[in-house]
Amino acid sequence: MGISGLLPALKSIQTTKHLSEFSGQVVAVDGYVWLHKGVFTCSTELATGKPTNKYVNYAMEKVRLLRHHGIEPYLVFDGGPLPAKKGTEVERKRKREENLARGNLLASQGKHAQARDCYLKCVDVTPQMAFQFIKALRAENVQYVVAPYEADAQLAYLERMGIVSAVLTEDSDLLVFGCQIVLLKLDTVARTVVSISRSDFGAVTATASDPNSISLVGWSDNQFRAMAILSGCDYLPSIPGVGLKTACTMLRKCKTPEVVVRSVALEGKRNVPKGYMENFRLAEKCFLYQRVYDPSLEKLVHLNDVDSQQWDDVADKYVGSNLEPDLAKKIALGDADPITYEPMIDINPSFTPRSRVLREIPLAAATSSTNKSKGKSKARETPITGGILSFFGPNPTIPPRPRSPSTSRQPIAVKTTVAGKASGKRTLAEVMDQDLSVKRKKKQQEHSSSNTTNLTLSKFFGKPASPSPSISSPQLLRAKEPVAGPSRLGADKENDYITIDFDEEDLASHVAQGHLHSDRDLDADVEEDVVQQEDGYISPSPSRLCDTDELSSPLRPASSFDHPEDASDFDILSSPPSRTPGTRCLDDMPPSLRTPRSKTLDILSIGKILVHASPEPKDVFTEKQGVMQVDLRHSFSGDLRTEIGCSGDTSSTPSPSPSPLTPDNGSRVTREIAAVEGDGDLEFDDPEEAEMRANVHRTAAVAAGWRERWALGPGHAFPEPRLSKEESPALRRSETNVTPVGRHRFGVNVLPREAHSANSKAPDSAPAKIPTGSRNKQLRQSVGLSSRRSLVFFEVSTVE
DNA sequence: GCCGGCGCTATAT
DNA sequence: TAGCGCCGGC
Repeated sequence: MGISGLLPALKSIQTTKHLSEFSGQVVAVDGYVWLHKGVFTCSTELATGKPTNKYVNYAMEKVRLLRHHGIEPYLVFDGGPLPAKKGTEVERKRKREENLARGNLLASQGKHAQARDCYLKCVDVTPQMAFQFIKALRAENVQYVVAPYEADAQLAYLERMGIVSAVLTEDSDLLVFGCQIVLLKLDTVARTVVSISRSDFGAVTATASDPNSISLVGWSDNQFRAMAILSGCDYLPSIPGVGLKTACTMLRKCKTPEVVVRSVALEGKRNVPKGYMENFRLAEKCFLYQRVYDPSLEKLVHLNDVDSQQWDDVADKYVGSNLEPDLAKKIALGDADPITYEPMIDINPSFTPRSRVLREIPLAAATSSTNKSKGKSKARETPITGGILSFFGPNPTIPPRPRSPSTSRQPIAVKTTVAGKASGKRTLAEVMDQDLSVKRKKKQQEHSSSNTTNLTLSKFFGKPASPSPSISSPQLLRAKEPVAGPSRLGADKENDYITIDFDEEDLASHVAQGHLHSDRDLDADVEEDVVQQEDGYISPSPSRLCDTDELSSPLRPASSFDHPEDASDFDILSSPPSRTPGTRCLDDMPPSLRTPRSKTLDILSIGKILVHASPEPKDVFTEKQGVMQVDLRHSFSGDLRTEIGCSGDTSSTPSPSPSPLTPDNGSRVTREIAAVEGDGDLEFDDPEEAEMRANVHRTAAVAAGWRERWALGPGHAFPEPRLSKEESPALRRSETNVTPVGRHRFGVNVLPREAHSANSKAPDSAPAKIPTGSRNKQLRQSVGLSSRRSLVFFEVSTVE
């Protein structure tokens, strides 16, 4: 959903950039964005239970497009749901089911066109579908990771760690998460993206001509985040009547969200939901401290460091429960369902994508390689003669990533025979890519000699990782210097996910230009004291890629938010320390400064509201029932009483949960706000603190049921009993699928029939939980390890 | 002027 | 699913 109105408000700093401008960089991509679009190519098949992988083809074409332009994609997939978003999920599910029923009805009436429209609205992307995509990514050695919870946080983490240089998504939330370079609206025809650079925030000003415009001049990242939350975000609906503009205006006037909320309440025009400020802080924690998977440490970490002194169970569960490293890794690799935690079910085992490094032509098929028949049965036997379009494989200019010794997955078997260089014949793509490679190597040598890299640097190992971070990741090993060449043949139509569109003019220009000189290169040697980096946005600062590293993580020591008295005017933030044109790259910094995860980073005021700090719990498997999670939407849904000026009733209405913000205890309000704003921490022995603590616990208690329902899924390894399918109150995304006979569960213990029917090898009565051996076999098949070897031909288009 | 609900649109081929 | 424009309400 993102922040409503944010992207239009940032129109002035959105710049369209050609993909080649990001050549040589690793860019994180929200995989579900492509999958969601991809399902439009096959919504009817999906809705009617017909096996298809067209959505994988679609997504893989995007992958290849990026690689074609020298961009190494790093796919990130959504994982399990956070409690805060479940309200949205339930509503979406209801609508999907409605559309499915309607579509089925229309289809039965022969109204197929109308049925298709309904099917378009009912398809959902499941983790099992994402797994099909992952299979293709594995086959082409593309990096990926399944986030433990939300892809957004994971994407932000990858950028913050310097693993990627930018994030390609469609969601404005990434900016709230602190991303420096957010790329939107990938145009596959024009080969462009719309780029928003955080360094340009200072240039965002309100203009009379644009009613949607806002001013971010002088704002800190804390304030930007506060504005976004106040205006309504995925984790917290806004105070009714408050949108982006109002939030921006009021925050500028009131300085802190606490004062904004108090001001809104005192105005009496809008009803402030009960407990809004506490929930605001929880939402803030989602943006700051959500749990993500660290591919190097191979365990879950917080997006930003958490001060354990100001942390508690409520906050801990709200940002996503911890998972034991083994499970976290399985989820990250795609081997475990991120929602049920059960082994991933391969809904289409017959889909066995292979590396497109070269094209195999089985002897039997080779003789018919000129057969242009497009019949499906033919397609299974006939090589795909995609012409030059099918010659684009993984970009050989991206060198292989070193394999992490701790990565347990075995590298995919790569076809041993190599066409292209070895054969002495080169395709046009190879000519281009090799040319790029030479230039890039030359460039890298220049950089290494000047002690800089043109790309990212592994903060974990402190050595240049560009263009492929030398980090451990779920990614499979890249083949040794993959060579662009013909893709494999003999695949059936379902497995046909090859071809990438390109035009020769484009290729020629790339060969001629190389597109190797990033702004980062140019600015790499400019000094800046990153320690003094303040995140008030200055105006105007042209977007520069080199900004990304040291500016990642918008966190700063508690300042104006916690101590507004120190920021009596916003101007105090309007001139942050020099962010001079040209900033230093990470590898110029002392290692200790490369990761801006200072322990002094602000935890804002959260710790002052949530009382006694509690140590970070061990992991989710050791916790007992009663751990609390909160769904703010439900907290609000039934009670929109105003904390101040409740419908004009300023009398001391008896309340079972006395709010700290009521008109009849103004002095307390003052004291509390003073405390929140930084006058000092709340005294825990104070009766008011006890009240607040009680409120926190009440809120958590309300949400406890959500933990039951969402955080502790049927596959959860908690000690408490699981809900059976029949007991489970609602279907979950991963538990459902649409079939000709309606929507039903994938189930934890029942393999869906359609999966079996799709894979004729498995009987309908097969047990749901695929036995390990069987599953492994399927996995082996899925990665082509058992593929047939036969006489191999190569189709090579020469340009020389 | 701003918010927010509503309906429409494109997403791909 | 997300964005956009319209329009009524405040």
